[in-house]
Amino acid sequence: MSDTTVAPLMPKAYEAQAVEEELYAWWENNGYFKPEKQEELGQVDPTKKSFVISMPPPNVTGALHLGHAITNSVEDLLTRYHRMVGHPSLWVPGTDHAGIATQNVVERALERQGRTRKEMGREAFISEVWDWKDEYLGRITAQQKRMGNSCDWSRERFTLDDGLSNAVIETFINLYNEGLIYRANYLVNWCPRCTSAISDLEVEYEEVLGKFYTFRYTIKEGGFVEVSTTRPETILGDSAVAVHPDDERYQHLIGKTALVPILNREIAIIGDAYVDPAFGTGALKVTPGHDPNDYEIGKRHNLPMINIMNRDATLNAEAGPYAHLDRFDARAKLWADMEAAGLVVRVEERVHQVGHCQRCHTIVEPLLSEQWWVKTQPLAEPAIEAVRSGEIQIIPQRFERVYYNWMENIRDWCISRQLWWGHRIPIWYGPDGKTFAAHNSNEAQDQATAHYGKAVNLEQDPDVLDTWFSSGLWPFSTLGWPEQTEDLAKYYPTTVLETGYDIIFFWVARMIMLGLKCTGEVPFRYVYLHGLVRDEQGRKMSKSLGNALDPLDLIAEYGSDALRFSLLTGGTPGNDMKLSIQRIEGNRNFANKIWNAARFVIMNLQTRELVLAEDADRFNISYQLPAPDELSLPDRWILSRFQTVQNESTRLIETWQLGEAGRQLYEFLWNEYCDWYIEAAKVRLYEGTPAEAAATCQVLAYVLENSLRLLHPYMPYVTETIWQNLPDLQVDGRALIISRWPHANTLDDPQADEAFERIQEVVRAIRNVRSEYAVEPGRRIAASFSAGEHFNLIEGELPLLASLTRLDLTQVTIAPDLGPPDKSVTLATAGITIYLPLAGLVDLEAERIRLQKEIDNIVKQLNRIEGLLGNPGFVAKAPPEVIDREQAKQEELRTRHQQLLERLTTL
RNA sequence: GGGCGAAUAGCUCAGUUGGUUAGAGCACCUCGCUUACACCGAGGGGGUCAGGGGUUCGAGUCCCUUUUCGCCCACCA
Repeated sequence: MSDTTVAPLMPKAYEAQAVEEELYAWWENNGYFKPEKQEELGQVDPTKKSFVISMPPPNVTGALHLGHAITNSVEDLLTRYHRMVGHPSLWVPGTDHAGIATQNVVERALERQGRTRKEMGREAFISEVWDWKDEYLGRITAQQKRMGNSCDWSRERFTLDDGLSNAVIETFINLYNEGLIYRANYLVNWCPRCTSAISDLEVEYEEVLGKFYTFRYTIKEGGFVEVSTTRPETILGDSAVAVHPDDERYQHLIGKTALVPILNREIAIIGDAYVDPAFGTGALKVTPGHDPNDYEIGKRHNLPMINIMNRDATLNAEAGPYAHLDRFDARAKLWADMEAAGLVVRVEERVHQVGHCQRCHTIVEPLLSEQWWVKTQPLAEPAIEAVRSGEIQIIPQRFERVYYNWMENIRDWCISRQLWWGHRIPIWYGPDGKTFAAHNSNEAQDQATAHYGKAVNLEQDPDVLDTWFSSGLWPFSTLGWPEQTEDLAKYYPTTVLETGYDIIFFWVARMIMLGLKCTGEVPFRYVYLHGLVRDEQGRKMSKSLGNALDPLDLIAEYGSDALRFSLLTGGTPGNDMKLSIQRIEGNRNFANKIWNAARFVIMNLQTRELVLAEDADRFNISYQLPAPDELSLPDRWILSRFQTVQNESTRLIETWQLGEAGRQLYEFLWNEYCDWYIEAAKVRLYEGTPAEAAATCQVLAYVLENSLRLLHPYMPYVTETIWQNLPDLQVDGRALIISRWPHANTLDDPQADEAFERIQEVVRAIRNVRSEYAVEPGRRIAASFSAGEHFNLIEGELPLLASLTRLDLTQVTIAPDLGPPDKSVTLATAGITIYLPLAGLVDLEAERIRLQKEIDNIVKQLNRIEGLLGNPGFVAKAPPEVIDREQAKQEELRTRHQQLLERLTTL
């Protein structure tokens, strides 16, 4: 068979880059990603439960990173698997407008052009961001397609689409009308750079080495009290000094008056049990306007809530001489002034937690402001119950505890953002400040007119909603909710939500709360959490570290299949993974290995007539297996092994052990199909009768074709490309992607497993000796087999043995019982003794040592088993099959022991 | 201050109802351009499964404990 027969179609090495994009377009154009098409073709069963995933929407202006790559790999695997199993399968793609993140990106770009959003004005700015969105959407979509995502692009959504915006407004109004959304003036986390409130979750605390300032509060009635702070500028907003009511050191001060440094404002000294006498000086400065704990104290004691800061963290008029200074400049200046005034006690270094803005890393300031909040506790209760009852299952399960812990201690959610990019809060204010929640200004106007009895001027709230408010509706808003669409009826609740464990609170928890609230149903049945992808040193990948690998670069170099297989098999759910180039390279090699195995099979098929399976239908067409009596031992073995792998990989995928299933497929294909079966098949292919060769071809093709199905969800491109090159399958636009998952069969053949394993053992033993004795690879050698009860097996498989170990068939003897020829090496495998008369190579002394080593090893094992079987507890309590196995093992070892001992004595 | 995870071969990791002599890939050593593949093949070396205790006939796997690393949550000035 010349290589050129195949070469035009199948080059010697698999070239991912040459096939992937075209193949993706072909799948997509054929509509295979759409459940309607799957049903129309009859490939899936419309009466079966749909399999649905909502893709976590990436930020529209972001670039895809490996976090997306792992998300996409897992979701595509699940979608492809379920489609093959026959469930109508829908994977809904889309993007997120990503409020703060996107606004920041665009603001920075404008800055570089010397423009600012303030001078542009709201409308112009938003229109600019939409332009960005249009540009970047195409880019991110192209990236997702490059990864091979078999999602239904006709259902692609964007969180600011009309339909989704309507879902947001509807939800807001409903919650507002139920009293679950309210407006309140509280201390919020304020980012002075974003000039917006952010939620608790959007604050990232970092340990920093800061300063701990201790100073004196002068007491009006005489004396002073020492207090400490990490933020001296907040002294300007103090409304009290607090001590513990039982603190003997300070009890006498309660009720007296202290003077704020520099400002000389008079404040009360109060007693409050919150103060820890053991911490610091035991006296606490109370700043209700700039510290959450102090805020609570302030409420308890009716203290003035003084706000000393503007929205950009410069100080305001309350700060007196420090007005207009930035917070940190004010800190330095105030402290210097206090030092001059003799109020400073000491400054120490101290490690403490400082909150930073998740999006721009600016230090967050607790600030009093009027914001909109979601009352979360009533939403959290059913959300907890949904997981507790098992209606929603989290994988891996340990994250349920994380979920409960957060949900049970949940605090109200600040949802208003002082931004322009996002869903504007559907609230209009009347002249007297009365609020009207409405879908649009006309509706608000109607409400207002009815309320006031006349038309009035209304003003819409200028703020927008937290991005996560809209993504919290994603599983159902993308399906048309609040409209009762066909999609909603058919595909909701979705099946599985797949994402990284780092956004359980941001997203997963909120979807469950809002899903239950809005639709009365859980948004999904399963939550599958993958780990974070890290670099080779285990660091988080980030642009600033410069260690971020771009998935598109990796795909360009190694192919999409290699990347996704690495991500899928590189770890276990919920655990982080260090991704190394070497692993991707290894998996690129795996794709190439399968490719070449396929080339071999196809070359051999081309000159022969292949028989297709009789019971085949359009989605389940494959090759017919030969009749059982035409099967050789290797045939029976590989079919049996395939059966096991088919069962195992199915079981593993069904139990979410996706990586393990992939690893088993890898081992099966490489180590068993390629390394053993193909090599064994060559014997019958080249030396067998035409009928034997034909039967071998059928088995080669059958196992390959079915293995491609199993592997397809893991490596869609190479498997489909090979499949399209298999003879006689491609009619009617058939495709592997819509083929059926191999069904359970009855190919298990324990006898074949055992017999072939015996052959493998013999082959390995002979190869080992050849290698150890440095027999030239090409040299054919003589051998004698004392085969005992395995006489028939060895005689029957002699051509195979000879081929795999290069025996000279004219110099092979087999008998049930044979003595050793002169000067030969002895190998004892289970029940078979092999003598290799390696003329001129055998050193008797070396052979004795080798045999003794082998014997020692066997004795060690025998001792272990004898100890086990001699233990009454073991015999009484171990399951019978375990005992049987040990006994069989013992018997084999004894035989081998005997064989080797005999040989040693005759040597 | 709580909680979670990790600790298995030089490196990266598997090992899911406790049961053969604990596996893979990469790296390493020795051979080999054998008509699918050098992105390959054959052979080989390498592990007291972090330490200690316990349960069990039997523990990498279950329980307790210690150590080291990582992460999450939490209002300590």
